[in-house]
Amino acid sequence: MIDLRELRDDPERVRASQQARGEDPGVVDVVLSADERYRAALAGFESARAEQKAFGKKVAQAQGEQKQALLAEVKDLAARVKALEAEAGQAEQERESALRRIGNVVKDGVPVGGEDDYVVLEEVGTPRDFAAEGFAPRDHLELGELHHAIDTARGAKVSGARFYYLMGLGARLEHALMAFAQHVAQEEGFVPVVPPTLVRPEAMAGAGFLDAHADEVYRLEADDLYLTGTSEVALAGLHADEILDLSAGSLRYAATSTCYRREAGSYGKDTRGIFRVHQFTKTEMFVYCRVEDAEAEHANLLRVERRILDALELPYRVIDVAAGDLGGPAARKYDCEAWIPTQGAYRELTSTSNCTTYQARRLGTRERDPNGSGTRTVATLNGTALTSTRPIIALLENHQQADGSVVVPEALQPYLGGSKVLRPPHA
RNA sequence: GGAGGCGUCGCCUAGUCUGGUCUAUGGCGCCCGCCUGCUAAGCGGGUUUGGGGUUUAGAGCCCCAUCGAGGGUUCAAAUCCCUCCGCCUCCGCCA
Repeated sequence: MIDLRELRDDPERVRASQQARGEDPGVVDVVLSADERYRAALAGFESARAEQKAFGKKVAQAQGEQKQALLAEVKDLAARVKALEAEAGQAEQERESALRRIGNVVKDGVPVGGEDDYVVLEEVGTPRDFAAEGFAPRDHLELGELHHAIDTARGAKVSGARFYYLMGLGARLEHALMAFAQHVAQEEGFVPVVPPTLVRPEAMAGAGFLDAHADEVYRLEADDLYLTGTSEVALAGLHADEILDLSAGSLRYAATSTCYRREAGSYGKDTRGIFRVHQFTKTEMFVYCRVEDAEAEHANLLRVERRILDALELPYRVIDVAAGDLGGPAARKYDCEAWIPTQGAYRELTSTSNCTTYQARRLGTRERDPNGSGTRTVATLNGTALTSTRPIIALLENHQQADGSVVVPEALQPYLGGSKVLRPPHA
């Protein structure tokens, strides 16, 4: 949720942001008119209420007949107070629901437009030329089956499409990647976390996952709980309704958890293998900081993500995601996309968003205002350290050899029992 | 799953039975000031959060809400009733 005060002070900026996102700038005016009605009604309610309270004191002191007379007199005042309160409440609700429909105000410099209007900030490494090496690369599923590492057929038998078993090497790779990601995150000062993956509606809504992409989320009807698609949700909720002390610096967490996504509306997209699945594992970084530190923290998250991808020796590029593809809570987002040889394309592996005060405002996460009295909303940011499935794809495909074996990047070797090369069982 | 108890402005706590004098008591902690070789003690003041109004803005001042959350009863609710959430104790069950 954006700051109502900022919207009142500079509605044009919010309209421009909505425009850049390709969303309706008219909501801004819906908020403004509801806000005006709210304030008018509130003033009426408050003065009536003050009158009623003063009356209450007189009633308390009065006796007998005099008291009865006062009671008769104040009765319709009570009714008026009730009506005015309801009126203010309704206007407030209209204001809030319109306000919630507005995405975070995008940062200056964010590319305008939709999914394809990203700007490439940097390309790192060079994709291998398999033709020059004299063999055609196998895709990740072929390699996974060769190594008895990935079983999508049995995943479908047991759970349905987009489920899979990781076995043997596949399972070891997932564990290795998560352990590596946690080690790096801890070295970088992130507190390791094992979060809940079932959360209440307030946590899900607070993190911003029930707005545009509500149908992406698994819901447990019987218990009114949601399965989280990322530990960002639990980490954002961690400090809900708290006043944080950030005087010693930002709070940085790294949580590893299973993630669940319905992938609704992606039928026919990335159906082969484990590129787009309903369940995977992810180590997610999350930062609480002062607003003025948010951009530096964002740069830091990107740096850590790049450190990890560099260590995995994958060719990748960094893109500045366009406004229309940001998602509601983010004011800016960088994606790191790894080269997938058999797709001949860069695909998203990790992603980091600066949500400024958008999530924290809704979740009630504040700090003492260092510039004066009172409290103010903190900023939150998130970034993927690593997931399980897509990095496995990227590693298998990019580091494969003609005989189907896979070279292990040095940084990952300690997590795989020191193996330098992974060989298929019967090769 | 069953039975019972509890939730008050950082922490502890009075108030709830018997609705109005609660503008929520007191202590601790913290902040400011006074006093003082230094420190401590002592003395005085301040110390929930959100919103509205006033204001160029801030400070200040005025007002409203806030006693776990939401509803209800009432002229009036921390106090009575209902629902929900959380914590604790006991019983049952169970990795």
